[in-house]
Amino acid sequence: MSNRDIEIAELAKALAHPARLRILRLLLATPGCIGGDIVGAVGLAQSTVSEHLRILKVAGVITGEISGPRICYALNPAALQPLADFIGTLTAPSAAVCCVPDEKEIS
Amino acid sequence: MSNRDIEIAELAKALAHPARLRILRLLLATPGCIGGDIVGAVGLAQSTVSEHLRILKVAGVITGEISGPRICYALNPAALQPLADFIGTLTAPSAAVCCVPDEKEIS
DNA sequence: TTCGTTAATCGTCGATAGACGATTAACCAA
DNA sequence: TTGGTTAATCGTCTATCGACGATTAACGAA
Repeated sequence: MSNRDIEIAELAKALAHPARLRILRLLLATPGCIGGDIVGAVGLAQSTVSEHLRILKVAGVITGEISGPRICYALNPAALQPLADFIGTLTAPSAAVCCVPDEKEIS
Repeated sequence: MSNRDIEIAELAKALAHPARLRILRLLLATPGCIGGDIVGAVGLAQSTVSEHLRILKVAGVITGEISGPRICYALNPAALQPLADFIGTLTAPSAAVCCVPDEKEIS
């Protein structure tokens, strides 16, 4: 039972919903902080959006900081590294990564 | 309601279980094809493993080809590209992606 | 043909996810 | 203080997930 696989699976689960992907795109497109505008943008109830934000926060993909009456959400893409590494391992099984020429060809 | 986000979410969902990650690692480590050995390796019931394989197949992450009494499973990592791209976009927010200039995309 | 092997499918069950409205808590401004 | 705004939490409901044993289907070998 790999502990690492559980962590990676949790990260993948955090990304496994269109509304959460949408939220991440919004955060990416917003230079500063954004609060309740998220609710309007995703078109779901406030409580539902709050739950999605909680899931993303628990996974570490975003951070939330209290800023007056609002909350400042920000991306924390570094948390996705284990998942990105896993996908990279699958995608480039025996070849070198981007921009690095092959050493040997597979017969 | 981005159609693309649904596709990416489906891919993430396919990776959102430790048993499925384990299966993918097994396929990666196996040069040729592998059949029922998967069942023994993941330690779950045969029907459960079959269901996980089905999910991976529906997502396009693996392929299954009948080979005599067994089935030859193989990785199809290219299917994960949309998910990998999404993560890459988040990880390198303002910088260009590896060797490729930005493309404006409409959601 | 019959037998043994392999994998998919079926039926069932408990656990989890996702959505909603309603409520609560925290904060700033009158 | 009171009132307005914002976000988290609660309670409830339905839908989906994940696991299992049992059964079925397909195939090769005897």
